[in-house]
Amino acid sequence: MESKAAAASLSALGHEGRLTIFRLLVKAGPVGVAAGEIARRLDSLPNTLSANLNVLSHAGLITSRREGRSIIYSADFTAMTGLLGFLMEDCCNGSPEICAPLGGIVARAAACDGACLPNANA
Amino acid sequence: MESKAAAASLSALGHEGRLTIFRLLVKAGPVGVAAGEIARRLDSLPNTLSANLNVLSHAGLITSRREGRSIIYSADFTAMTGLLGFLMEDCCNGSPEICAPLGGIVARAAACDGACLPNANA
DNA sequence: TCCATAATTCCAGTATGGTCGAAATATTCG
DNA sequence: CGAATATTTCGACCATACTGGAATTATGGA
Repeated sequence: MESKAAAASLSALGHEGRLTIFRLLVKAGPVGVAAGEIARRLDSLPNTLSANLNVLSHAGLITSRREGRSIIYSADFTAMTGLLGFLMEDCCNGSPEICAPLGGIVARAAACDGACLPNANA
Repeated sequence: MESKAAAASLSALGHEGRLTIFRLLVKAGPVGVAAGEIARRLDSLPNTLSANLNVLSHAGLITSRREGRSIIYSADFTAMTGLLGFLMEDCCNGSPEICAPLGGIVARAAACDGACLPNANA
């Protein structure tokens, strides 16, 4: 990922409303959530939500598909991992020992694979 | 980390100039880089750079210390790992199998601990 | 004290982004 | 086709952010 695309993604996420939307979609997984459902859950106006979804979409962070009358949005996990990789990239050569905590974070996530309860934070 | 702080950090990084500054500081590690040196390397105006450093600082992503006539800036790795953790947090419960690529990213970083050459991308 | 260097702050002008009401488009169903 | 639902687009207003020139503060040395 190049710097320009990464900045665009980060800028899109640098808005509390959009960040909340994105996290909701990440939680939902590949199944995705309909726009109206998002609006209901986050209590946001349809047009404002639409604008924010559009920003996230243009940043490549989410994708959409039509399903009947609804449009389903889902997080683009490839883009997400690409962004996270971009951020970690430089940490290694600069100060490898600093990356250690990141390993812990991912280990926690990996350990969750079937083993943890929702809202677990151990 | 709460949503508001995370959004502030992401917003600060959602600017190509600031993202470049931050990556430069991450590469530099705890030693840090003087403001003037950053300006020279990135060929940016002193006042513009100062404003950007201020944004990053207020977002908690970098710290500064005076050293003689210079002010040395360094990346705050605790904040960085906190931010990355925040982004990964939801991925687990939602779709654990999706976190796998993240493990690969960190494994690469971990493997770098003394073992890889600069600019390695394997 | 006076000067040079390092960095920041102040202050415009300009541009971009966010929000909301209202209207328009797309789809389903009777 | 006509009505209802789901979502987007349009248009305007307001707020915030970015840039760059000039002045200001802080440190170190003669």
